[in-house]
Amino acid sequence: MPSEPQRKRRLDLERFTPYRLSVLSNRVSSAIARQYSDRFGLSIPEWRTMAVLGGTPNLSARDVAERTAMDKVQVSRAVESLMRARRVQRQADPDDGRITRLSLTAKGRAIYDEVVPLALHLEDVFLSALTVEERRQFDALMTKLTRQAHLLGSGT
Amino acid sequence: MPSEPQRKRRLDLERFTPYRLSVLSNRVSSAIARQYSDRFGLSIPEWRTMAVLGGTPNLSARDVAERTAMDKVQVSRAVESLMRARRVQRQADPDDGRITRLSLTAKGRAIYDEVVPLALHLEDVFLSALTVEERRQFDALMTKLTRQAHLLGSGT
DNA sequence: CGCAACTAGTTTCATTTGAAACTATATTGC
DNA sequence: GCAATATAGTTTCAAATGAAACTAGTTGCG
Repeated sequence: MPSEPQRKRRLDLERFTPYRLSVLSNRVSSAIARQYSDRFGLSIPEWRTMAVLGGTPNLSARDVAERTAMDKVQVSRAVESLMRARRVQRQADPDDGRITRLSLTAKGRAIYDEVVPLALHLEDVFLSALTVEERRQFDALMTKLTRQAHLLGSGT
Repeated sequence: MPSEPQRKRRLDLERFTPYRLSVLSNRVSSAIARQYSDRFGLSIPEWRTMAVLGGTPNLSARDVAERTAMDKVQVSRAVESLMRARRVQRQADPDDGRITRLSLTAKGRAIYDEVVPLALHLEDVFLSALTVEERRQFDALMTKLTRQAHLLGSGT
């Protein structure tokens, strides 16, 4: 005999994990976005694009999309405005005419070199609420939950 | 004498906490939003509005905004479309002509009673990646980080 | 009282976003 | 080698979003 179905549970938005995650993520992202935007005129998609190109130059737009969890339209638009600002440059791929290789310009690199310490500092401030052991825990839990979130996305 | 400044740290987007939070939150929210939307035609702001009114009727729009972390424009629009669908009703406040009191209609309540178990089920599936002890940890860490995120928002 | 400052909620307008269509190039299978 | 299919990236168009202006009602205080 199966056990009784769960007796009616109440829903309290403030304790509902997806809601809490959304509030936390929005707060953090918008606090950080404000700094990028104020100081460098960068949107989040622009910053993400620069962040991956700073670490790995000569990626295609599709590579950037994959590594930033953005879609190709977002990347296309971020690249367009970064090119206008001469922060990113494009070069045709010799082997595949559909692809263009993206990289930071000197100007883009200079900004990247300023933004990286700022980003890491903000992350430090954020994580300073936790002890070293708690950070380790949080990292592990995020990894598990991110993997699990894939399942939610598909069938179940 | 102060210690040496941190030696140049690399930035790896995939290990950058704000980015990871954003990816996780987006995945979870959009997986869940798809279900609400497919089955009940509810957007996230609409669902949040119904969620708080289901637990506490006769709130003002401002109360709803506070409890859902949405702004008053979002609430106004969610209420407008919920009213059109006859899922929420409005009643003038007897003491303050600026306020209207919101509550679910019978139709809205019926949907609420269907959505709540679905929402709690999805949360369960999501959290099933963690042990009971890990969930307790995660809850505590989220609480600390959410408080900390306030600090990022203001001065620092 | 009566006017200045405030609050609730809506509307407007410009910007952002996303889905789908589109262009151009590359690859596959016959 | 060439038609059919697939991929990279851009454009288009409609919907979602947010900031600021606006309307209507309330409160505080001379």
